[in-house]
Amino acid sequence: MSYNFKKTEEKWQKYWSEHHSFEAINGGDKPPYYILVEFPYPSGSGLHVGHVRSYTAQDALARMKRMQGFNVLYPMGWDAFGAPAEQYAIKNHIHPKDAVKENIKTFKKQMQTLGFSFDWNREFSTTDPEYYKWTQWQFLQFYKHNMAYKDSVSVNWCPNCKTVLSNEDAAGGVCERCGCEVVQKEKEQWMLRMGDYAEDLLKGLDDTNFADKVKLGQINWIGKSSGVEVDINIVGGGKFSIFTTCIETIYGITFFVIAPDGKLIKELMPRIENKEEVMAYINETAKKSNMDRTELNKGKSGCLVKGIKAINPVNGKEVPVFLGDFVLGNYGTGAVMAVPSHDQRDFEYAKEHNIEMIQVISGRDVSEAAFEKHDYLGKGCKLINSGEFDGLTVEEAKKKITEKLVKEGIAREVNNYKMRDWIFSRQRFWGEPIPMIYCKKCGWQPMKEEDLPLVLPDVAEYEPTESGESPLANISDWVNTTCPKCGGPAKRETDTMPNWAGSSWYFLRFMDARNDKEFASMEAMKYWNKVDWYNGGMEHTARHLLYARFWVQFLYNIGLVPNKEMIWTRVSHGMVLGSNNEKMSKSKGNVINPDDIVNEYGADTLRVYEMFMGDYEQDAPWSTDSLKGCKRFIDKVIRLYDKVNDKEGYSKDLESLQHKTIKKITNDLVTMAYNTAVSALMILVNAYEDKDSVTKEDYHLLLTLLDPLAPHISEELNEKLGYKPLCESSWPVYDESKTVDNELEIAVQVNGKLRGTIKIRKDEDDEVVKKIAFDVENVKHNIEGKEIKKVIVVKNKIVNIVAI
RNA sequence: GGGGUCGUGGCGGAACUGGCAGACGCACCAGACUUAGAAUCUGGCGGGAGACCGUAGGGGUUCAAGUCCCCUCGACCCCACCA
Repeated sequence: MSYNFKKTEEKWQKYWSEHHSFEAINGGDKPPYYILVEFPYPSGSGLHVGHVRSYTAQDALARMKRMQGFNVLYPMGWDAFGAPAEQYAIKNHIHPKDAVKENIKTFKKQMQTLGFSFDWNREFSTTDPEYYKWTQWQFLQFYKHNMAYKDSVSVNWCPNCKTVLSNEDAAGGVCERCGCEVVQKEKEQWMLRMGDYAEDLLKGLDDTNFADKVKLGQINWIGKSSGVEVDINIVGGGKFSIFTTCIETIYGITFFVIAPDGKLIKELMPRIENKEEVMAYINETAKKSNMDRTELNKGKSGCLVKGIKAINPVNGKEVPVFLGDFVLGNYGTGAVMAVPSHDQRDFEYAKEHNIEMIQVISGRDVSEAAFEKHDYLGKGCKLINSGEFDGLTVEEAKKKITEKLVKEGIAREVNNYKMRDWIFSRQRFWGEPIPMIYCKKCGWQPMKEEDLPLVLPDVAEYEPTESGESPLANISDWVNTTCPKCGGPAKRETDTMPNWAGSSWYFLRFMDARNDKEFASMEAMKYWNKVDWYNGGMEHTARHLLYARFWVQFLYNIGLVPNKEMIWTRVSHGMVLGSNNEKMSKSKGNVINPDDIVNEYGADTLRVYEMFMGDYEQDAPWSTDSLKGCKRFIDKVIRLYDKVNDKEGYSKDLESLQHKTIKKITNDLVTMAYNTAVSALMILVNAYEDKDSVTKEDYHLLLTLLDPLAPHISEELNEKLGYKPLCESSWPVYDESKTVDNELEIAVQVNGKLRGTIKIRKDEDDEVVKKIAFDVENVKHNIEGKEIKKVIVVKNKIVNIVAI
């Protein structure tokens, strides 16, 4: 049988498109099933073989689910705002939307040649005004519910380029573009009160089916820690607060450390005797704020704050106060109690600055530098040098000391979270404009909802401003407007939203993508209910997922979505690495372009190979040799066509294997075991090949099972057999009783070592099995002269004879 | 410093709630068909001559450990002075 894969693949892609085979309709009798893959950022370099891996995996699931009778939604769109498109546009003096348009075209064409069963009817880009209208509208809801506010935040600033830099662009404290030193600069930014949702975001995880590692990622990012906030009096009046998770060590305080970038030090300034020294240290910290402080001066830098002494509330001891950049101004209270005997960083700091240490937990020699924080926990260590609390265990002391301080009214039990409010402003052109207007008279005013979308201006020239405002600030036609409240002259916000904004709710839009009255109707969202299956990269399981969940929870709280969690299962896939086992990159010259592979080997081969290459959740290196093996497999399937005979029904001797294979693939496609699904198909094909001929139905079954992975060739051969298209057919059902052989071969061990195998009937009586086992020559030989202690028979599995 | 993932042939990887380690594929070797090659087919393929030894290394639990427990080593990723 001859076969032109190019023509065939095009033929079926055309068929699916013309027959609307994969377009989901909201409603109907079939149960809904929503499969989502992260929509890509359409970069200029085109689709990556990594995209192909996850899209194929979810495509296989989608195709099987459709055949199983589900109403499957498998949509695709574009996350197209962001810096790369903006950079490209500045350089080439074109509008980023034009660059994005081109890239989307390329991506879409590539996806179509791979035969993914996306519902193209619901396609959109986050950069479409029809879409970002609703992103802006939702921002207004945040604002109206007091969830958005402006605050001063320090940003990475390059004095040379006069631009705000992301943490990535400012890596190592050096501007990526010009190489000059990055400084910190205070800037007013829009913030979303995500911190308020910390506890809800933790609790909400119970209503999801995320993989454990994904849940852990979320939990770690939220970073809850429970402790005590204590008021500390300053000698001569005044006070400040500290936060600690180890209140039991409070008698060991020998100094306090406050953050150089916090508010407290500014308040204390008038009373400080060594102002110059302190100021110098503050400035130094500001400079290196984003550098890797750890490497330079691990936890040791700082200076004494002269003129300020603080009082330990439990024993009245007066101790010095230091400034140290290991304390962060924006976490906890920006001040800590230092107990060098029981905290690594405090210890190092104390050693550097010659500060006294007091041991307050027994069982540790503090002069040894090698101790670990929390090492004493749960080991029965007792408190010492702690007044009335001496002799208590750590656990008891934690409770008792907290109780006492709370009773005295100088302490509170509090939870702290690493997760902060979301900095929502970007000083960039290519993002959703924030729909706020500043009026000198009325202050910040939200735009009227009916005036949305606020579209980006249609210009092709824009450079960042001197002061680091967004390029939008230069476009005066756009900036100058009128106040929605008083009608007087006013200016638009020129900051835009972060890339994370549009991707925080796109999965809702897919449920009702063409709605021009609402972002999605409640009816549509209730119909699809939740994303059943969300696949993406491990790198997005912390931030993107958290932002999306926060966004949804907010919408839920104001009654706009039906569930507090709109994503049920989240799974992640491994990367496709270059053949040298390193991340693919142009500079390393190890990039594989999917187009080349499709042209030379066909889409089906690429699909099968990417599913076969390894554990889906693990990274896997590219191997063109292995790819060729998959091509051979497909050729074998094609050659089998010539072996089809004209007998009716299935071949009896294939029955058991066929049922096993159906079971294996049906399960593997929902447990992400795509590689073993392929190997099961290979085994089935090998079995067919070993026979002189197979029946039409045998062959049809094989093609049906292969269809999710290699749909073009499967459809083609299936059509030649005279069946209706597979995309309109049903998934086969296996009979459990036929997946187990009636006669099996099991192992016989003597003292745990394999000594032979025996053939038995399924579920054979234990005594009979024993008898057969003892009859094996090698077994006899190995138990000769020994006493039989015990014989273990595990049904249908193994016999183990214990003999001494 | 914290967290995560993981370590199985020459390679990618299989092995369900502990039960014949190395499925399936690649590479390689030998043979068949060919003037020759490609393609295809047949056989072999962890180590060792062997008893046996083998899942990073060392202990442990068990009739039985790649799988469970403890320790050590190593790789990769994420967050990182989080009090």
